[in-house]
Amino acid sequence: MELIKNLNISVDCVVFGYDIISKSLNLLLIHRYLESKSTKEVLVNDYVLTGYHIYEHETLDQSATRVLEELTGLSNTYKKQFKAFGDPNRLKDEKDAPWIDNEAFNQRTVTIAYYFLVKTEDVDLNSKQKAKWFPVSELPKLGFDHKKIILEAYEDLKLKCLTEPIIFELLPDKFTINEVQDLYKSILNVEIDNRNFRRKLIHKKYIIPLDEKQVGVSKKPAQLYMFSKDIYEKMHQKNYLINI
Amino acid sequence: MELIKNLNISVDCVVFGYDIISKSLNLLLIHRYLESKSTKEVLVNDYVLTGYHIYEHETLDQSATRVLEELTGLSNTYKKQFKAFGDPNRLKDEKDAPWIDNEAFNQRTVTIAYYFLVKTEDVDLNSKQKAKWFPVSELPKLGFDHKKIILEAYEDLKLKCLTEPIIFELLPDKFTINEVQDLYKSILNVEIDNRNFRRKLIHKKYIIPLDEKQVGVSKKPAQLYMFSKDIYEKMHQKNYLINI
DNA sequence: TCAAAAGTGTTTTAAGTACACCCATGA
DNA sequence: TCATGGGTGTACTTAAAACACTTTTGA
Repeated sequence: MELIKNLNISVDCVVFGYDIISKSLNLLLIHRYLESKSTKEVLVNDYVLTGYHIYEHETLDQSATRVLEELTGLSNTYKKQFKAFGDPNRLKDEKDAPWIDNEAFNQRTVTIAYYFLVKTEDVDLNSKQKAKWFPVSELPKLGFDHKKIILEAYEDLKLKCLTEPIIFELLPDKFTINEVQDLYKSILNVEIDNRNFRRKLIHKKYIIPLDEKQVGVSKKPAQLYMFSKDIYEKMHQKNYLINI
Repeated sequence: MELIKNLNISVDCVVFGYDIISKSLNLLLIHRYLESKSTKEVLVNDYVLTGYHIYEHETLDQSATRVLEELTGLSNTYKKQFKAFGDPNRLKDEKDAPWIDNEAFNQRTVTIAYYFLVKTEDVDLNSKQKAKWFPVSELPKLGFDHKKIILEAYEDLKLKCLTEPIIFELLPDKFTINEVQDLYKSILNVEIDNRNFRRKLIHKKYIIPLDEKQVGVSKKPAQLYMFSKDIYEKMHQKNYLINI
């Protein structure tokens, strides 16, 4: 298949990962660096989302999946198309001008933004010198309109994780109850009562206790659980609770 | 400003309205008709969403607003960009071929889909011969991928109306409690207990009883209420209830 | 006076919230 | 044996669900 780019349309990927050690919700960003050939002056030095133009034969989902896979090697991760960004000036900020000049961008590009939830442990960045994880609370300087895109993705994630069990996409297959709680805390920035949270979660049929405990911890090892998507989908029924 | 169309990108508008008499949630659709010049055979005879290519100087929101205004004369209505549709074959169905040939469409068009909530009473269709309201439960034959777009818009609306007070966008400024209930029933296709619903709604501070009752009804006239967006926004606080 | 829709209360049940101490483990 | 994080139970409060009859009005 011939690869014909569509220069008017791109996908951008907001990649969320969770560092279970530092209890930090992180974003995978790409370093963008450009210096003047003549003076060696630094023209651009910031970070951007990973993204690319769509190909003519691809669906939008396929484009996004391809872009993610090129960066992380991962397929079959949770992804959500959450918004299109098409301000005619979105690539025309002063800070982006040297970059645009250098890359010969089409300046009217509408981007379809996706966010992905990946298990950090599955991502190997050794071969990707330019890619780096940043806590969502400590973002670096960002190119284009990518700060806006990230913030909207994050807002969508906050809402979504309240009503769908997507949080388990960010955790290892085997996790402890406290790890789930810490992750909710990291995403939502709220305090959660441990006893009430445990009770609630443990009573869910799709949270399954394993015959295993943590290993290699220096304190009392915690019970491990897994999430069963099968059971969730069988059990779960929409409720039509009007909550305005 | 010169109007330069971008042939790769369009907006499509799913316009929801509510007929308070027939208690029907409706969609505004455009008749699409084409017959062969030689044989007079009917080549295309179905309905589509209103939509158009974006202009180079416009934001996506502006494009959608413009398209809606051209059809209905309305601005300042509730709108939500809910999804982009970009399947490379979305305009290539057999049923659409004569139309595409006739209009010289670019066949790789990604469309950014919006839905709008309008007060049916505000829309005057007399000047728009081709536009017609259809109950969401009795949709006609639809062109392109517009059925898919409509169904996804409707799903999004169902979810959204559970957590945000957007239902009032579909009602007159002055409404009765039972009208709100009937509208929820029409959207969600569920039965709602009248006593519980009334109590719940009347206790909201942003649902304000007026010193007015229905006029021109042949039975006991009901109390009229209004929705105060101001009070809603002041009172409302996000809850972080995890409900998975 | 009748037909039709408006309007009203109470009990039960489920779920969220608040709160403080003991336990098991590895170092 | 101690420091650390894991794990537990109860009382209270809030809100949803279930359920049937009376009232008001215009015709």
